Amino acid sequence: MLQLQAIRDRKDEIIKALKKRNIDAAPLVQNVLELDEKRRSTQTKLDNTLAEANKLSKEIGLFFKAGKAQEANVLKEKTGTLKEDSKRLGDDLNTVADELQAILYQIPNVPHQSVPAGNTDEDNEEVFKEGEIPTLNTDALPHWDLAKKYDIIDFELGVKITGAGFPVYKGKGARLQRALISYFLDKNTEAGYTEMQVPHLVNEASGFGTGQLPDKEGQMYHVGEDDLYLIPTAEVPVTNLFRDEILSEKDFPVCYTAYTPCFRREAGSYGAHVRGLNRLHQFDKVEIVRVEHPENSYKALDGMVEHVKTILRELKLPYRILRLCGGDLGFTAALTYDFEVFSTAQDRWLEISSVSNFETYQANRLKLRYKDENGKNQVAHTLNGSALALPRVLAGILENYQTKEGIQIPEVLVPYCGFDKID
RNA sequence: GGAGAAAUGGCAGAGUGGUCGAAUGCACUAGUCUUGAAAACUAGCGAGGGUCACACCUCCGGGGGUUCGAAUCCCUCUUUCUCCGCCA
Repeated sequence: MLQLQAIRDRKDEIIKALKKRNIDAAPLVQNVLELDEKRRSTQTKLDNTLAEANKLSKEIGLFFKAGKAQEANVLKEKTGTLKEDSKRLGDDLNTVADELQAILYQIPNVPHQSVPAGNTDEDNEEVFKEGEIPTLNTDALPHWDLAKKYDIIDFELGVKITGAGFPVYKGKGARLQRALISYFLDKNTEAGYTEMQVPHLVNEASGFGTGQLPDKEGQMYHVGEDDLYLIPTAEVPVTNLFRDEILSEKDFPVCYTAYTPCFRREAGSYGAHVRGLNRLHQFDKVEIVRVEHPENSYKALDGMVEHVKTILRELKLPYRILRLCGGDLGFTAALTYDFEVFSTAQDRWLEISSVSNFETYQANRLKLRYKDENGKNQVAHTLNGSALALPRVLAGILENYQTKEGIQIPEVLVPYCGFDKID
């Protein structure tokens, strides 16, 4: 969530920037400022009441010690109203603080100045494009047909044991998945990211920390018995490693990578575009996460983008990079670059990575801070990106690398697969 | 799952009703000394709110209660440890 201090200091600027998301934040911001004012005045009243009560208590103690029970009892009677007052003020304070919190949760992150205005993915700005789009035979197949033809992914079997959106990878398909995971992790660790293995279920506090809760509750699978959530991305457990932490400046940059399966309910998704691997309830992803000094976070973001580029180059997949417009930008992000691979057989772009800077938005919720050169605690910046999400990379490989003789394996993956062709 | 013990600052660890946000040690930061480092010495050193700055307020696992007053007493939840059971 946004920092209260920032809203106080830069109210108009924030309202203006949020217009790029096509929302009029003015009423919410106004509400925040009023509640903040109320909160502080209530707090002051409560503090004064408590201060007086503390003072009286000390005096009473001294009287008792001196054996002056009479005087002590006189003072005791005075504490009654103070107690009532502080109880009432405490309740008021909680109510106001909760209201304030609830409204702060409703305000999305302020878009970076480079974010283009716009409503839908049509308005995203293409900033880079690379790679040759292969010319395929006229009988080229989309990946779901290829998966069947070569018996490497079984969607029906997944339906049988779990449900739609839970594919079963078989034989060389399974091996290719494992190869991709290893390859991505190797690339990321070579680039300086430390590999982590983290839990695939998280508690409620973690969901709040990275912003999945409270607004995207319906998108996560929830285990009611234990009140845990299946992670929708490794971003959640990895970023939450730093919840309630105070780093020192020399800890930067923090660079982590983790492979996890990701679970998403995808409530409300349907249609032709969700066929095959395009949209799943469970999929694999290798994530990169960084915690940065505010001054370096955009440089870090550029570095992450460059890093993802090198992977796609090695895989020789045609891709483009989009700068997301305000309307398409995630709730918690300040700036996001989406990577899309062109699927020739489907004749469309598939999103395979999303790299974002959250600035202080997540860190503020997480209470992720660092000590600056003056010894003051400051909120850090968090970033993350996919490097990469497997299913659509797999789709891209299957579709773009298909030949009459079978599916070629990209050269860099051959050592990881142990074969160079699926036929 | 059963029985018992525990939860205090970055870590270790005192503190069982009042002057305790909390002794002490370690770690850390700055300074003195040193060619430099170490050692020694000196000082500082939790977080949040509030204030121009002070004052002041809150926090001793979470929540609730008793009391004029709670780290300390009571209830409850969570977690950790030990023993037993089960087990990849």
